[in-house]
Amino acid sequence: MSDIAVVLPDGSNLTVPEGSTLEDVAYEIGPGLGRDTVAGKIEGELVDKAAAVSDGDRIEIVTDQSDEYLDVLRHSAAHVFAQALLRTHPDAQLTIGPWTDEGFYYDITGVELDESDLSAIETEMESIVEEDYEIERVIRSREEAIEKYESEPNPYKLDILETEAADEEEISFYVQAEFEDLCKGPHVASTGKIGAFELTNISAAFWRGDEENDTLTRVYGTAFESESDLETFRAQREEAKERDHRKLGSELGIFSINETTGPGLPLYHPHGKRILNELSDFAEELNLEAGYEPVETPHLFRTELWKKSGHYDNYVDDMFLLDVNDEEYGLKPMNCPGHATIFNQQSWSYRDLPVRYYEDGKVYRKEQRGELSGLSRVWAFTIDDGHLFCRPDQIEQEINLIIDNIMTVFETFELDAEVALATRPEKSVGSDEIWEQAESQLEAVLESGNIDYDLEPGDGAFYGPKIDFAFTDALGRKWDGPTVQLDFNMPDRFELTYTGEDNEEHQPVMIHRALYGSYERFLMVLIEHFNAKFPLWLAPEQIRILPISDDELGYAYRLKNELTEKEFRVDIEDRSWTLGRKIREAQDDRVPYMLIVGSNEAEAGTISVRDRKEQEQQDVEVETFVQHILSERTEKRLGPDFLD
RNA sequence: GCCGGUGUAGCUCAGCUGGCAGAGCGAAUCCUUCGUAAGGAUUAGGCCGAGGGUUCAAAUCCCUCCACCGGCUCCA
Repeated sequence: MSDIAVVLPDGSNLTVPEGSTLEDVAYEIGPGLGRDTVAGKIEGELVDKAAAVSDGDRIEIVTDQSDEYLDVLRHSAAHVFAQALLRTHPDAQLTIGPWTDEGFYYDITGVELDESDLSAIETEMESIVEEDYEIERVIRSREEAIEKYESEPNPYKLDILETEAADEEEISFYVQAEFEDLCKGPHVASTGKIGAFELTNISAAFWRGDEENDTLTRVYGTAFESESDLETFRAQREEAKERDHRKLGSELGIFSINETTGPGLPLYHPHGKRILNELSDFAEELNLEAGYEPVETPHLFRTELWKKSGHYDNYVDDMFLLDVNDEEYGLKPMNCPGHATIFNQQSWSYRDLPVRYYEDGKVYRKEQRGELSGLSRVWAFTIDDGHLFCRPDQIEQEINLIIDNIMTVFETFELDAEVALATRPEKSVGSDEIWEQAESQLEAVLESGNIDYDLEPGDGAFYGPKIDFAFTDALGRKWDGPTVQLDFNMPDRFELTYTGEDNEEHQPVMIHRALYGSYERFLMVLIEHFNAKFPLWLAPEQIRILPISDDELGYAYRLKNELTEKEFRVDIEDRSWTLGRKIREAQDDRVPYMLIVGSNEAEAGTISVRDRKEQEQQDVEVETFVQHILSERTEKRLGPDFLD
């Protein structure tokens, strides 16, 4: 038998006999590792330790010390769930049950389940874990497998055999006690390895994610090696719930969504509008510096425009249409056609380009009802929308400028960025040449900026490639963020031109970009990221003055005037509460700075400063404090840091 | 849009197999003028999401809508 070579994670080659499995490879490396092997990875894909390796494969061994071990464990937990389910609900049919980032799920059918059923299933799972059944990989022939699922019958498993496993003659099953499941693995050695688990949720899913297919019941759960890991998970979930922007948004007077005024149509309260204004000013500052010209377009256009732009053909289902004197109008779902129309009102020289327009443009998209949720999915939202028109040779420089600004935004809020380059999809417009040029320019920008990015082949828009940015917030959650999109379609449809050096007409490239994405979604991310403890410059109420008694009200008002003159947002707590109560309320309202003034301060002309981080200092000169917060605000520091 | 769940006071929630709509917080008024995370008393607040039905009687049972929540699919 001849030998083959596999590539280990450190880059070295290991020679093993042909036909070796991952487990064999592990024993080859060392007997300890061999014994500890749970699963492995071949070319990055998590597989059973019994998987055969081929010449040149990059492989990894997974033990209970590996990051991937948790995925394996959760996959097994899904099986334990399925086993318990079949014990308590013998009529249930299994479909698929993979692991996820958060845990696992199993899609099932044939039973009616609601949340009250879960605890009984959990109890059964407990005993399966306690019994510590060995989990065995069993190979059956294709015929055997088909026969099994034809007799049950289980059309979903048959479907899997005919699609994913179509080329396999040896079908792997995993067996624990009386339970067996068609599954490619991998799994832990026995059910007892699952230290802690919980069924978290029950919902619905479509078979293979297609709404044309059957609706299945999906049970979500999670599993960990230890009870303490599960406790940590629960604590994080609680924390996320506490930070929910819908809860904080109404508690703190930021926004509300009212049943009478309509779904997906947020109403911004004064505190919300203050935050939006600050965000808008910040974007404007960056945009003006980058050479953008503010423009403004109405919320409503004749559908003639939407026919010209292509939205009427491709997007009409998501548009709000109105009949006005027998003429059809549509609320704008995007700002680009308006901006393209402005560009087209005059003739341009190659010297004029790039032309950059931007607008905080409110758009309306009639999304599916079931999608609406807080500020993350709404019908009416505002994009800090910029469109620029440039020559093909300017793409790289322009994209660089945009990315700089987007990165400034991420840095200002201390959000981490994840970047993806989405390339040409199957259905697209524009020549091969221009696509190749555009994609390579985007790539060059990312490479030269030393930006880590994922490639998402075929994920671009039909009119051009794009760079997508995602925010990772303080709790490690990922949110869709701004995008930069090249567009070869709109210039064509609007017959945009400029006169080149050669005195010929040329077509400019259009770039769509936003720094925040939409204000709605960005505000949501900020509320949850900061737990509504906004940096001073963003905080809707920056300072609250707490007089000890009514005797200090006069001094409090003089202080307030002084700070208001410097354009700080200041309130006085003048209710007849105890100081403790006033502090508690200010703390709950997440006000960055509290100024406590009693008779001592009023006489000395000083203040006691307390911040929401529970730091405190007495006898502070007002001027010292003002100088500090001026710089804290200007520099957009996260703070409050006067007392640090 | 699809599946499941939930709608009771401004907020958080009790209210069982039908029989007089409740609590805490908040609000208002009064007392208290207070030194670092909730001072006290009193009062007001509800077409029980909307419409229809069953019943002597419906917050409670049934039907249809609407909204919200958790997912699926889609997206900023």
